[in-house]
Amino acid sequence: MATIKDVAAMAGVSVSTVSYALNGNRSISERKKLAVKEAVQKLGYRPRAIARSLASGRTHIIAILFPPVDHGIGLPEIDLIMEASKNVMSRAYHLVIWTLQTNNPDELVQLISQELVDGVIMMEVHRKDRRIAVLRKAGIPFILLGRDDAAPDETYIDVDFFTTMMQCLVWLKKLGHRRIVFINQSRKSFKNGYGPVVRTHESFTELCHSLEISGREYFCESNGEAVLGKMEEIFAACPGTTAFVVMNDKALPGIISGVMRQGLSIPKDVSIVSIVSSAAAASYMVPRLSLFEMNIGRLIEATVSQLIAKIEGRYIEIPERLVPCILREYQSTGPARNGA
Amino acid sequence: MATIKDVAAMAGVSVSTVSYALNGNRSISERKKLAVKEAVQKLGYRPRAIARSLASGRTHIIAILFPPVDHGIGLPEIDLIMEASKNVMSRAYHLVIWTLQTNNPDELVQLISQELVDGVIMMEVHRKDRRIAVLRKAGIPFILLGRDDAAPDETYIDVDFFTTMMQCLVWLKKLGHRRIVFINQSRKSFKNGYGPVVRTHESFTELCHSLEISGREYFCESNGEAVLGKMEEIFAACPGTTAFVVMNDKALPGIISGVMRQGLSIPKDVSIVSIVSSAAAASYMVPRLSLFEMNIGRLIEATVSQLIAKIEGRYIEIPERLVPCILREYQSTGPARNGA
DNA sequence: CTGTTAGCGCATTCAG
DNA sequence: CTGAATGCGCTAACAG
Repeated sequence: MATIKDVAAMAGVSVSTVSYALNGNRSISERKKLAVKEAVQKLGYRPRAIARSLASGRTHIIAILFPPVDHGIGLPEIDLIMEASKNVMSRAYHLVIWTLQTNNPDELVQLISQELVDGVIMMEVHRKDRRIAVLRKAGIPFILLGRDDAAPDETYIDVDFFTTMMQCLVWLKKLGHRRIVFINQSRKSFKNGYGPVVRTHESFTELCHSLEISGREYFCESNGEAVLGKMEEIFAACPGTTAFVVMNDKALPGIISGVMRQGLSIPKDVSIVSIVSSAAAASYMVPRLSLFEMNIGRLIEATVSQLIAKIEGRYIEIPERLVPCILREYQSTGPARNGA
Repeated sequence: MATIKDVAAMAGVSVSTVSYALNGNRSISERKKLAVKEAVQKLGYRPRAIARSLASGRTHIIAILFPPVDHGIGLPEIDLIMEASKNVMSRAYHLVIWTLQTNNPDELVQLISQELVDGVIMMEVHRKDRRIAVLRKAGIPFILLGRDDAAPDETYIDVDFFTTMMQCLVWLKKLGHRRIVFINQSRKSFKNGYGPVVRTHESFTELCHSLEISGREYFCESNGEAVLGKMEEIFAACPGTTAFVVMNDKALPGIISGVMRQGLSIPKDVSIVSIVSSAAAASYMVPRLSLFEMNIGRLIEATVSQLIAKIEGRYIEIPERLVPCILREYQSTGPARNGA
């Protein structure tokens, strides 16, 4: 309830002195600084965020664009959001969630023009994402968490799918695996040009070729029964498969069941590795899954630091655009059984 | 970029006329109303959220308090947050996420006193939650999504754990189950007084007694291997068990594996039902699990409508404090094998 | 180093 | 039914 005027009065200084003492854009004598601090203490004064915003033209609010997603929301996504909130709060910003349909940019225009937020983090980037044009035209700072090939010059941060896939395949090859099946997400996501699906598809294809691995890829829904059905088909079509690479957390139980049902054991007969995954998703499976875990901390740190630099008009060295996943080796992987 | 002044100028009226024409607190002649609308169109005018807030004393922002949680964040939580965001946006509000430690109310005080938000939704309510006192003292409208026995008079919305457990046990009994094991969340959560864990514990105990069911409860970590280990212990200690009730999504894979490993099949020998769960979590298990799904839509609708009523000083009939879950019957449940 | 003051863009009271 | 004027609380330019 106390305002800056009250503080100024109690400290026996002017309001601008109080303002500068708190925000520190010009030097204040120690005596007055102290007086201000005391008054602030006594009155329990906190600057009103709104008034400050109106005067300064900065709201200190960042929006995270999160559309309802085809493939269903997963554990990594929520971790990303929580991490983003924690990160921006540590920098005295706030995070608002905007749940909007990707294909209806009008609503986004409305929201932006309210000028409630200083910047935007865009998640779930699709190919030719229409939201990008909106953001750009509005002239608001934004960062893509993901990429859009149609806007290669935009600032973005993304998982390094290629490196992750490469590390994964090289590692599996070293373990003796030559026949590898990659379980991607749904064909629908692929057709929609959903970044992770497209990029892992391309990486897998290319790397199998250059590494001389006999690889097959399957697109897969996240429905347990459906996955299980497909597993029989896969084993029939790809005899001698010794390893599964999975970028589809929700297909994991079905895959494990499918393997078991063939009378095969993990990892003795078949290795399974979950990629671009979350520690949580993998740790409660049986057996505990080896995985390439998304490096959420670095992803978010890079995103937020860069966005805020843009907002504040500072230049910073672009940290890292592409963040690889981290290998966590647990019980679901091992050497290939007799190199076929 | 256009302001209300520009609109007023173009429409040939005063700013107050524009303001009233848009917010409609007093009657304006049709002619002027039209002129204003046209000018708004032409200029693409949108009221600046911040300026409006400063003048009106309302920010139209709601915070959702979401601490890092012991039991690990799950699918239902993220659904809750997304649904909350969608819901408030449909009412022209914004949702900010505040990730704060439960046990450090100071930071909450800081945030509240910035007066950035009109109201607060509190998730993950614990027994004697210290945040409640902070909110109350600040005099800010808030709703608990969950309950605290120490503050029974507070406005809250919660899952109806008792009814859910009752419906579940009655249903299982009708299917012939008499020996039922309840897998709750971790003992640590129980000791911390985490609402869902405490309430289901009490409900289960009481209902087993009154329904004459032989019930045993186990607290369980969300680590696949740990769960699996415990399953052997459970089968040894509770021979003849025909049904598992589980309020621990992340223990499900371990439970399913444990059952299989006993050479038992689901649901022929053993039924499994996941309670207070999310459709997603259950649908990708194999077999697809029957569940009592959290009614997230109703939970959030009740929470938000009530909170906004408080904020706007309107009185509304309190909708429903307790929302039961919805039974979805799939492949993991069936009649008990020869009623022991 | 410090005080005075003009806005920031809008809602709302007061006069008509 | 309408316009002019005030103020929300703070920042930042301006003037010393």
